[in-house]
Amino acid sequence: MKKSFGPPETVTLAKIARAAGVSSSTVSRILNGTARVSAEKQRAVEEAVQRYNYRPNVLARSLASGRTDTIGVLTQDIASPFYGEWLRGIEDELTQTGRSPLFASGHWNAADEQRQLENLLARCVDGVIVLHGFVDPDYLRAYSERVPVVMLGRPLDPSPRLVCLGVDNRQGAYDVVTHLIELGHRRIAHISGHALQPDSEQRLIGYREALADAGIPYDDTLIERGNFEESGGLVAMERLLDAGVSFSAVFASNDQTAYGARLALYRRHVRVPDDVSLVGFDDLPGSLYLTPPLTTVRQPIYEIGRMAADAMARLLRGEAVPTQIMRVELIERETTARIGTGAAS
Amino acid sequence: MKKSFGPPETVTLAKIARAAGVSSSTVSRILNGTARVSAEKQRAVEEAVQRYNYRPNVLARSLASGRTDTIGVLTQDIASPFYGEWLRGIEDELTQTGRSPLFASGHWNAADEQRQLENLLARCVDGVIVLHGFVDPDYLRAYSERVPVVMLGRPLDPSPRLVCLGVDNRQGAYDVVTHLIELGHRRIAHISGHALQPDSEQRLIGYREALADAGIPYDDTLIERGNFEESGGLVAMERLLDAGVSFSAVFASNDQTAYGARLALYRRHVRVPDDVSLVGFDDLPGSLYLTPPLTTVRQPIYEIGRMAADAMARLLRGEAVPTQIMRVELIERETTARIGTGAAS
DNA sequence: TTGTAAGCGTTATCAT
DNA sequence: ATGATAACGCTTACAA
Repeated sequence: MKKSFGPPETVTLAKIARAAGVSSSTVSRILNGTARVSAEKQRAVEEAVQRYNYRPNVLARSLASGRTDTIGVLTQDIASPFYGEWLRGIEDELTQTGRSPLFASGHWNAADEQRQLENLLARCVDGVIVLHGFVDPDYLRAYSERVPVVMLGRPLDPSPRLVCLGVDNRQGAYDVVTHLIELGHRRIAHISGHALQPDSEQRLIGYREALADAGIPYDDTLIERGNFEESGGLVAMERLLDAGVSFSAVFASNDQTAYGARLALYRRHVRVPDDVSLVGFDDLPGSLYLTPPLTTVRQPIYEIGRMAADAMARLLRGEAVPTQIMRVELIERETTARIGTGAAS
Repeated sequence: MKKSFGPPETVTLAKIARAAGVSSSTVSRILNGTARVSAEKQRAVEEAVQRYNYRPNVLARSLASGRTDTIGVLTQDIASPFYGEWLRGIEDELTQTGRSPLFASGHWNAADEQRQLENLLARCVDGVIVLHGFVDPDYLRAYSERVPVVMLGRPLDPSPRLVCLGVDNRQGAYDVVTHLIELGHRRIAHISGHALQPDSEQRLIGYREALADAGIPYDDTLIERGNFEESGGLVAMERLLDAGVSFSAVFASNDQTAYGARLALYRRHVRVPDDVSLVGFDDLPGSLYLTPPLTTVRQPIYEIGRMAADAMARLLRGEAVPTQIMRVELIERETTARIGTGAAS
């Protein structure tokens, strides 16, 4: 009776084989369903597995098989409400198909992202899902030569091993601004996101197109740059207010920006939507709980996450996966109203 | 296993050794700094590594060495603003010490959590950090026999391989309620979290103690149960309002609950803080952007995440790590005021 | 200092 | 159907 202390001795496949009186190949076959095995040995092995509480060593398995059933997921910020939804979708779909995500954060920094991508490769992931980011497209193209890549939220020339999924940012922004115009607004401010960020650029384009189609001249004093975070929205809105330009509505480039803008408005006693209407983009879970609930563009973030994982699964099966740009839907809540009493400033 | 054509042939340690004209052990030594090597061979190897852009296969390395430098992190919800902060802290500290996190979600479900923990073990993580959850303490104790465990936000009997970190929930809640009482409030409602959730229970205890110390009788019609999420706060607050009980302040068991409560109040045209004061717990990043900014208890979530990773590092070094319960600080913002004009209902 | 060789725990090939 | 046995890519005694 050896009841040893210390780290319990590891139960290996070989030990199970010995206990069940079969070869290790047989055990392996049973565990993986790789081939038919006599019912008798099957039972013997299963019993041994139970008895020793055997768990295959994933490392060894992967080293031998060349597959890890692990998908690298390069996010930008593990704690962001937006990326969180993507991650959740990816994780749910991945685990449902027996795969696991391996998350890494790039912090919107091309160098970090590249380092993380190398790291994922060193860990032998079967594929990589990339969420936004600034890493060099050429690098990504070369990278996709080694493992398939699914890119979320960044349009790149697709290839058989590099597929892009996203939403129609231009259309969403166009719908927002058109809606605002229909409510009677003509002086519509816009707080954009990072420069060079494709989502931000496309939303600005949609904004301009809607204005143009309504015959409203573009006025760049109505544009402020944010950073896709609350802080940027706050500051941008303050600048807008300080500048003394008049406007009756604000289109924030994403919901987080709108949250910040909303605080700035509150601080200046500008009522929403009575004095100014406010619209965001994304429809984060928290937007339902803004005071008042935020009118925004619903982007099916979670679902896109699932689609990404599914696209990866198909890529891995060797199927062709087309680029997809999804339409997006305006959700009217309570931060928008027909142009009314007093305009800001 | 024959290497087929297609994806670039893998660069192995052996290839580098050959290219540099040394043995593979020498390459290994150089890469790991395991032993002194002649400067000449050092250079030759480094050059070959560069030239072939060699990356060690982490799987093989781990299989051989028995270490993975990977720490399993069992979270409950990858997309939660609260867990997000913990994860960010853990990730930052872990990567700074050359380790990587491996995230898995338990969804507040003991069975899921246990499955995930087994999975992490099969992946040979060097240790595990557990965030809340309901998995059986006895199971965890046995688990910690195999790899060290750091537990966040759940008080368990510590052991040399199982350390707990947390905050003083009771004290935080006590401070909240005492502050409210100092502002003149005597009818203070409370929206709790999940039953059996230790944080929630401790906060309720703190609430009761503060009341008792001020000679205010406990009234259970002022207590509603939430679920630590916005939805629960909304519903609980509606019930409170519908019940017609009078109160001038609400202590929500966490910030998300407060967000929900705040929306219910808005819907009923109850002004915050003019008509009722509202306090949360956690100080999530978003609480600064509530309208108005939320008075709450600051819990250094991110820092605790870092501490957890640090505690794990020390555990791995064989050091003893004490249980730590941190004090917590009330942050007065703008949802609380001296009891004023009209009380709700 | 450097090299040889024996693992690490699987899967996969090839006989039988 | 089953069992040897050779990979998988690296670390680490043990020798030299």
